[in-house]
Amino acid sequence: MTEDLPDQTEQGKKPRVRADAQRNLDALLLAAKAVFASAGVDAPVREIAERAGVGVGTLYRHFPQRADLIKAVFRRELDACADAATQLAHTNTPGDALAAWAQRFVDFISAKRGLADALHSGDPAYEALPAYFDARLRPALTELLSAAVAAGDIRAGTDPDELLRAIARLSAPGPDGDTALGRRMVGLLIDGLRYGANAGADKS
Amino acid sequence: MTEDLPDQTEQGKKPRVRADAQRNLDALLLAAKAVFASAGVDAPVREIAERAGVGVGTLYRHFPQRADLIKAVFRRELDACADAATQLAHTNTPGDALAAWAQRFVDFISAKRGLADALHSGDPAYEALPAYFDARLRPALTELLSAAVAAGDIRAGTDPDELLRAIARLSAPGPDGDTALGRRMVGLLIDGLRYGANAGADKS
DNA sequence: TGACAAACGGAACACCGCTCCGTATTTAAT
DNA sequence: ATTAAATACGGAGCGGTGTTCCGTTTGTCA
Repeated sequence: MTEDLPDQTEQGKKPRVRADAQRNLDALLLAAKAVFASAGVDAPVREIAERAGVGVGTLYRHFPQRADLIKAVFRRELDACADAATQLAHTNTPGDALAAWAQRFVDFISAKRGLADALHSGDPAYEALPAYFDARLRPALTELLSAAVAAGDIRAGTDPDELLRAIARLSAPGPDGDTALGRRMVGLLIDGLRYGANAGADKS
Repeated sequence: MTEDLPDQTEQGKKPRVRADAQRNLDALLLAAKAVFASAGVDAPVREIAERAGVGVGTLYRHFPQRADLIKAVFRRELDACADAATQLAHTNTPGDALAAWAQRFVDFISAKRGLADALHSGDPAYEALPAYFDARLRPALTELLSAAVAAGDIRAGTDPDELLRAIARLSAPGPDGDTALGRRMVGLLIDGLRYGANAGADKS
């Protein structure tokens, strides 16, 4: 159900792709990344096309749905964030690794203004997006989580998916782009996991 | 800075208000409430006007800004939620009262699909809305919070405003209208406050 | 080199929030 | 009851979206 977006960022197996098409596709991804970061995911399509030096028709040729463009832009950064989890696991105690990655995730979301809102905002075009996010990030968080539980750093019985969503929501920066609030609240959430870690782990 | 919307729902002190104007205002509030509940706060203005049996001009006469209509619709429910805080404080221990009210707040937000997103979504038209929410809800939460701190149920040093925002974000129901997730995550957040309650209450 | 398929670009369409102003309705004075 | 003024109404219209369509241009391959 995650649909097909095989590898739009690199040239696929078929050499049939015309050179200008590939060039424009890259330009679009680059422009979209910049525009999204500055104006949010709701930025006008025309602005992205203009910045990429192409017409809107070209944009829609490559990304039939607006959400397709957003998907493509965030895939790579998503991967980077997921990879950070395994790295943090190597350089921290389980509990701290979890806390550190949560903070890292705040940064990731904060840089994508408006994305979190779009994700949970009813628009069916965006519905596939959180699923992909989860699919990519769940393994990373699951590992951190189970390791921390095994070490007795946090309580057991927390669904990684749910925790992921919760962190994502708390991470959204305020209108002034403030990330400190998100950091504090996510920290608080993680502390919630630490509350009664070893004591009542078996019960509830 | 909360502007003037003295009592748009009832007929004001001045009998100068024309009968048809009052009638249309009521119809608009009624229609808006229904449309917001079913289609979210981003529902088209024309749809609300049509359902109320008036023209869009009439709608904008009564509510110059789209946000004004939203404000008017949610004011009363806001008050009810704020009042619940003081009531819960009478029938629970401080810590439990806080937790219970947080859950009650989840219900409140869940019933207003899309509102939380709009609140934190950059649109300057909605910027006044969270301020009003805070102004109404902060006293309630502050009381619950300080009482719980005084009783040693939770840690000290948490800003009511920030906690309020965090709860609001976690409360947003999923695309399927599921509120259980929000409940769990808010509960987790409150447990975060309980983590190390008495131990380091004096420091930081 | 030439011809064809593929991609391009932007005008055009449908829909949005919001404004403006001629028309209809209510109110108040006579 | 009549009439005049004030007030509210309604919807056409404006500027801005996302998206589609198609004549034109460009790359590719024989």
